[in-house]
Amino acid sequence: MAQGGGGTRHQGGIARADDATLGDEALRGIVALLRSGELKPGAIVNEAELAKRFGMSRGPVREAVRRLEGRKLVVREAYQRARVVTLDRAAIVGIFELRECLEGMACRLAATHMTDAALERLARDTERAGTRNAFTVDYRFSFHQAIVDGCGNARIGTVLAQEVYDLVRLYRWSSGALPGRAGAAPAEHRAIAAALRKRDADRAEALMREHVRRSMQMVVTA
Amino acid sequence: MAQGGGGTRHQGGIARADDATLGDEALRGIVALLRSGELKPGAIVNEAELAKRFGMSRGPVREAVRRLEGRKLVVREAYQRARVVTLDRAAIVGIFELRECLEGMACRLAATHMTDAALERLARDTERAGTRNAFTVDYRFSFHQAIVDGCGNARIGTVLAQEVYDLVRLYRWSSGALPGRAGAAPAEHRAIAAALRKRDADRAEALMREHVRRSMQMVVTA
DNA sequence: GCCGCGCAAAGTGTCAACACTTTGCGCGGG
DNA sequence: CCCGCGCAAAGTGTTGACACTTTGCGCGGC
Repeated sequence: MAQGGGGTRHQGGIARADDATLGDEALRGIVALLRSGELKPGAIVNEAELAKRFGMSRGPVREAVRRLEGRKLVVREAYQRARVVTLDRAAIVGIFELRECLEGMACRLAATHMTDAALERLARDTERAGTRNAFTVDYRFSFHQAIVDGCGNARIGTVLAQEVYDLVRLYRWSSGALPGRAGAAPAEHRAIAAALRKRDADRAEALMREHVRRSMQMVVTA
Repeated sequence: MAQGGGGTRHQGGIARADDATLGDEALRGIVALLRSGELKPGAIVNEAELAKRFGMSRGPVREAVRRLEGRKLVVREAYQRARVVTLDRAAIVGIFELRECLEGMACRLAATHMTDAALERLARDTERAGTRNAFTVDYRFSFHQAIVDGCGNARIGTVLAQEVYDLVRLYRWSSGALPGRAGAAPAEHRAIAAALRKRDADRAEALMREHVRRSMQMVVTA
């Protein structure tokens, strides 16, 4: 009806690759900046600057920043500028406590909901990762991700992604890089996969919780 | 510097009571509409209409709706209008599974973090609620709330509030209204309070999880 | 030489207007 | 009488401009 003022959808210069809205694009752009490390924790998020950079108006950028606030990747300073969140020790512990109970629950549910084929494949991949030097970030991601995806509760996955994984990525806690961790984790993964294959929900949950708790200690004591 | 276009902060008519931003006010207003039942699940959320109603421009309303999307109280239909979320049986189960593990964890943490005085008071209030006809919505809210608040992990409380309680309120699941539930729940509460007072984290968590699981069954089988 | 005041600059909050997309209804053909 | 086409209406996406608030720096007084 009446709105776009600018109405510059295809006029502004760069054409959008996909059909998503500019707000979505801004969101992806900012997240990319966070992951690339260009926007570090504590850095100020400037609407106008980002708008200029992305070749759009402040509106969509503002919307994206607000959404990131909802995901707690950005905090607002009183009445003023937005900053990339900074986490103290207590906040880190809190995040891992959240992760512990969520991934534990996902594991419990996965013991019931995942198919035999999926569990078989999980066990195989886990085995391979332990014997080789394949304990990469990608692999670990896929192990936890496979369980969360297979647990049958998408909401748990969403919460984990937004409240935990994004923040973990922001701080680059690759606990696997810590000495001794890369050696212990594969064994724990194998034990979890084994419990899942036996459909032992209680044991799978307990093992996963312990696994997460251990990786927290690696991060916190570092 | 340059912004308000409208610049109608105090000109538009109604003066804002507090110092919060209009976007915050719009958010509160929409949540109030949800709680009052005027905006039912499945209802269309119209930016312009709400803007007119709240006496503000579409901008802040839009922002509020986007934030509610982040809280999953509102879903966006493809490219189009926003709707109040509707939940099927699977979604309801998912929400209670989330609640189970989060409140369970909160309970575990509370067993360590809450002060003796706070636990004493919790036990006293719980006792009173069981013996009288005081098993009201307010009371139950305060029981669970006291534990979550006292667990020392604010993030768990935030997630619960946004991912669970808001949705529960939206659907008015007062499981206490179901026959037999008002009788069983107080006893379960007392057992949880007792375990907390003994600082028995494992038992407190297990009892709380069972408690939540039972109230889910009341809702789902109804 | 140091502290406080005041002004300029930067940044966010808000608005009205315009562009684009989808929906819904009426009209004509079959 | 039913179906499909096209146009009007409604709604969201986006923009540039203006209001208000905070920050930071320079200047003058002490």
